[in-house]
Amino acid sequence: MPAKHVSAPSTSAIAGGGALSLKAQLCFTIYSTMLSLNKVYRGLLRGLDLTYLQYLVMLVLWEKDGINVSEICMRLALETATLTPLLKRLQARSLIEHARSASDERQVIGSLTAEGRALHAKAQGLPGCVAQVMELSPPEIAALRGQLLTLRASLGKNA
Amino acid sequence: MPAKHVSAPSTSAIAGGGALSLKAQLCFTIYSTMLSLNKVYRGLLRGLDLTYLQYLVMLVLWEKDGINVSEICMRLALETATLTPLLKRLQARSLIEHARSASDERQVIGSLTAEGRALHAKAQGLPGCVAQVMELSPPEIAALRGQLLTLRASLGKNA
DNA sequence: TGCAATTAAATTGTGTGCGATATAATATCC
DNA sequence: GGATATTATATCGCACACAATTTAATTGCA
Repeated sequence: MPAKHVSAPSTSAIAGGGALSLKAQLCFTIYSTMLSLNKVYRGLLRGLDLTYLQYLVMLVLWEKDGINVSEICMRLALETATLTPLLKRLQARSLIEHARSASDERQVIGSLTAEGRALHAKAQGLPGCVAQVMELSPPEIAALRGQLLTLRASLGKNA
Repeated sequence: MPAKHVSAPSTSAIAGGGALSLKAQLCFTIYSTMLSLNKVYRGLLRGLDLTYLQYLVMLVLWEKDGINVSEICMRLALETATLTPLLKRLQARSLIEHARSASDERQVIGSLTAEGRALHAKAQGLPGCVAQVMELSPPEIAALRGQLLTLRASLGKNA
């Protein structure tokens, strides 16, 4: 809890506009753009009652149904510690099923329920809405995506 | 918990390569690039014992000390619900102080301790390390940053 | 065959992120 | 000057994100 009282805030800066300036950093731009994007998706996904990450998992399963947890993790570059509870929530909502593989009991296969497949139709308009909000032309989107993929590859080498 | 067993995973796709394809989406590229970036920072910040967000807050205070919680929130585009617990952690580590303003008792002023200011010196090399890992030239960084700022502005209008 | 090494998920603990709500101090209006 | 509105921060609950650890099943090798 705040305890002391301050009478005259110093408002002094150690670093004026050096390399350690917040605004100058690409990292913060990526970070805050991602948070903005998440907010936009939050609004657009309210109707589907999905979070952004839940939507990504559904995207993965709509593309390829009946894959194990590791493959979902690999496709999204996330840990099982993140996805296991999320998959349970999706299962609780009857969008997916979650069952041990018969051929390898270690593996857990995620597969869509009819309800989960039905949600795909409702999501059809979403990419269009996002593109509209982004106000970028397809070439601009492709260019930006390309640069970020290159960056991500470099970052991945030193993660 | 997984209960049933499945014998033959369907491995069928509803959506092949349409707009709802994961890989095609800019949003996922931004999202996963940000996660990669966070991982790189996690490694680089281990020595300072700061998380990425804690580092951002320190950046803000190094630039302008003695500002209230609202201004920190505004500069980072985050909610007080996110920053209040974080500021308490930084205070517990004696990097900042947290005190009610005398002129307006509603406001809580965050200000650096000597230890917090000292940490600035240790962080000097960080932007250089990040730039090296990114493997991008300064013009490339500037271009990417510019495009993301434009995108963020568009997203902000519909957040 | 038998057991150590590997692999696949789940669990635990810490730290974000934010919507909704609560609380307290200041500002405003009559 | 006192009720009301506004502002600043804190709290609560839920959902990520991941390091570290645990559990269980399979593989591989003597």
